[in-house]
Formats: sequence, structure tokens, C-alpha cells
Amino acid sequence: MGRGKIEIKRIENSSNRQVTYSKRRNGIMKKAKEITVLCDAHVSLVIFASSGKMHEYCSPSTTLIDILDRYHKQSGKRLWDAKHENLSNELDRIKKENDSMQIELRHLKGEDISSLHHKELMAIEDALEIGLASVRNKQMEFYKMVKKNQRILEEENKHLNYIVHHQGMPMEAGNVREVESGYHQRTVRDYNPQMPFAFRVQPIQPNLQERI
Amino acid sequence: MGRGKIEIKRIENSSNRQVTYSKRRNGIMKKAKEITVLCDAHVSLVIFASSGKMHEYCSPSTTLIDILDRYHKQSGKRLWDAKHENLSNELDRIKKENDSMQIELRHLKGEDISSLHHKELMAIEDALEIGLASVRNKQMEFYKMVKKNQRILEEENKHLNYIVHHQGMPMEAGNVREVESGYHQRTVRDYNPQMPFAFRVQPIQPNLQERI
DNA sequence: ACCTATTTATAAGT
DNA sequence: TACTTATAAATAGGT
Repeated sequence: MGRGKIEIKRIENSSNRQVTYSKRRNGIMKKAKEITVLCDAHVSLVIFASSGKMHEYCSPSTTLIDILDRYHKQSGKRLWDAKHENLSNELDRIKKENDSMQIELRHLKGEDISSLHHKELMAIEDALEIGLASVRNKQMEFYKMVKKNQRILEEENKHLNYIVHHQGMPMEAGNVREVESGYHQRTVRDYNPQMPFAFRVQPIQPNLQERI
Repeated sequence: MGRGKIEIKRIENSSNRQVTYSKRRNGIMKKAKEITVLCDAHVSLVIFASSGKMHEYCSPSTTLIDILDRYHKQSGKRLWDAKHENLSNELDRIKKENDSMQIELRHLKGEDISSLHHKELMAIEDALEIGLASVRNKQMEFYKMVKKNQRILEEENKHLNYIVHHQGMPMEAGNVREVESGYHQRTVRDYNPQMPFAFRVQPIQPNLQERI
């Protein structure tokens, strides 16, 4: 397309070649842009002149990496080296691990169990009971600790009260408060004084031991 | 260039778009080939249709990897590393997800709970109870089915025994066995005859409902 | 897939 | 490299 027709073969005249190169390069770039806009296509175009100079076009809304990724998937040709392959293998492996943990978690939470068989249900039940026993044991420990601490406190309190009120050692209210709060701090702190145990902790299921 | 001029904007008519896509794709491919021949250029062209179908051109005497390598050198944009980075970021993300699931699983199984606080223990306890209730519900369903089936079988047995022994229809022992075993097979098979339910399933924890 | 009027790209010249 | 223009090539719309 021009003043004369040309054969499609290497242009020997170097400056002609250079001129033609830049004209046609622009042409292709333009076409590439057009097809992306007209047809929703994703295009990656990389051109090297014989001089070594590079030009590229990549459709907006994508990146070359993206395109290459898709290329990779579709063609099966491996653009990435062994390292990448290792990484992506590991990724796959871990994803699978993730999925199976996901499933196990769901099962333990009683979700998605309708398709399970009896053996599986029994195994889950066992696991849940063991977990429950363990958790309640732990809570019981705390409970006992707190109880014990409370008892100690009460006794100390009684003792202090006795001293204050009956032993003829009148102190200012301020001093009493000091002593008491000091004691509280030293003793209670060791056992994380947070929650209302009394109405949460139950004795371990009494019929659990027979069954484990 | 055609019967009419078109604006360069997305072609809304889908079949027109498809036709234009394939015409122009051929056009670009041809141009790419021509410029490589005419001007000694090296070209890599990858096009994805909106449908996802891929086409590519790569100038002969090179490979896409070659081109990307050179791209890599010239642009300074490090494709491999970027890709690598993405992968390993995702790997990290998923590993973290994995770890937290791992921990959750352990906790539900009553492991590694000694450092937990009461709120956490309570949450785990709740989850375990819900799971246990759900699993036992499911088992109870099976149990009822099997029980029901058993009852039906027993009644049928009684009936058959009655026929055999009291209705003046003396049969050989062999025949009786045949009838009975045949009946068993037909009826039991419908309900997955696997496990010894009787000594596994308990009624749902009676005090569970109050607490959920 | 083919046809063709028309638009677009571009070879050669400046 | 940029502009010009005659001409080749691409392609839009229709069949």
C-alpha cells in the first residue's frame, strides 16, 4: 500500500528499512489499540527493531504479567523457570492442605455433616468429647484457683477485720484501704481476674469417662 | 476502511464484534509477520479474545522466552521477579491462613489451650457443644432409622414364624432359612448396615438446650 | 466464507 | 524525522 507494491522480503536498503520499520511499527501499535477497544481483546505486543530498540504495547486493564500468566495456563508452555514451578507446586499443596483443614473444621463445628457415615461421625464425636473434656478441665483448674484465692482473701479479710475492730488498734480508714488493696494486687494478679466463672463452668460430663 | 467508517469504540453488537475481532486479528498477525520479514524485527504478539481464546505470534528465530528476556533487560521491569514475588506473597498469605486454622483445630481438639483466657475457652466450649449437638443429632437420625427397621424386621419375623410353625405348613429347615435370609437382605440394605449403634449413640445432652 | 465500496496504511518522493 | 500523495491493503457491511 503505497506508491508501489513491495515484496514481503527483507528491505536491503538500511535507511529504507528503518523508515519502513517505524511506520509499520506505528501501524501495528495503532491496530493493536484499536482491536482492544473495538473487540474487548487483551493484547500484548513487544517489538524489537534490528537495532535492538524495543517498543511495547499492552492493553489497558491488564499487565504483561497477567497476559503471560494466561498464556502460561493456556499454552502449557512453561515460561517460568524451575523456581517458579516449585513455588507454585508448594502453593497448590498448601491450598489442598487448607481445604482439608477447612473441611475438618466445618465437621467439628457440626457443619456439612449430612453426607458423613457413621464411622466418621463417631470419630468426630470422639474428638469433640476429648476437646470438650480438655477445655472443661482447664476451666476447672482456673475455677479452683480462683475459688482458693477467694477463700484465702476472705480469711485474710476476716483476720484484718478482727485486728481493726477488736484488737484495740484503731487505724484511719485510709490505712485499711491501703493494706487491703495491696494484698489484692499481689494475690489476685497471679490468676488473671477476668470472668464470671461460677455460671459457666460445669463439672466434666459425668458419663464421659466411661466412654473414652 | 470498509463500506463505512466506524468509530473506535467498543462494538456493541456481539456477533459483529466477533467478526471484526477475527478479521482484525488476522490483519495484525499478518502485519506482524511482515514487519519481521521486511525489517528484521523481532515480534511477540499475544492476543486474548474476550471469550478467553488465545492467539499468538512470535517471530521465527526467537522464542517468547527470548523476547521476554530481552524485554526484561531493556525495560528494567522485572517480570520474573514480580511474578515470583506475587507467588510468594500468596504463599505467605495462605500459610498464615493455614497456621490459624491449624491453631483453631488444635484448640477444638483440646490441645495447646493452656495459654488461653477464659473468654477464649468459653468460645471454644460453645463451638464444641454446638458441634457435638449437631453430630449427635445426625447420629440420632440414623439410630432411629435403624431402630425402626429393626422393629419392622422383628415383626416380620414373628409373622413368618407364626406362618411356619402354626399354620400347618411344615417346611424343611433349609427353606425357612432361605426365606429369612432373603428377607433380611432386601430390607436391611436400604439402611447402610454398618455399625453397632446401640452402644454408641446417646441421647442428646439433656442440658444442652438451656445453654445454647 | 466471500464480495466490494470505502477507509486506512504506507512507499516513495521531498 | 515529518509531510505529501498515489496507490496498495485492510476491512465494514452485506450476502
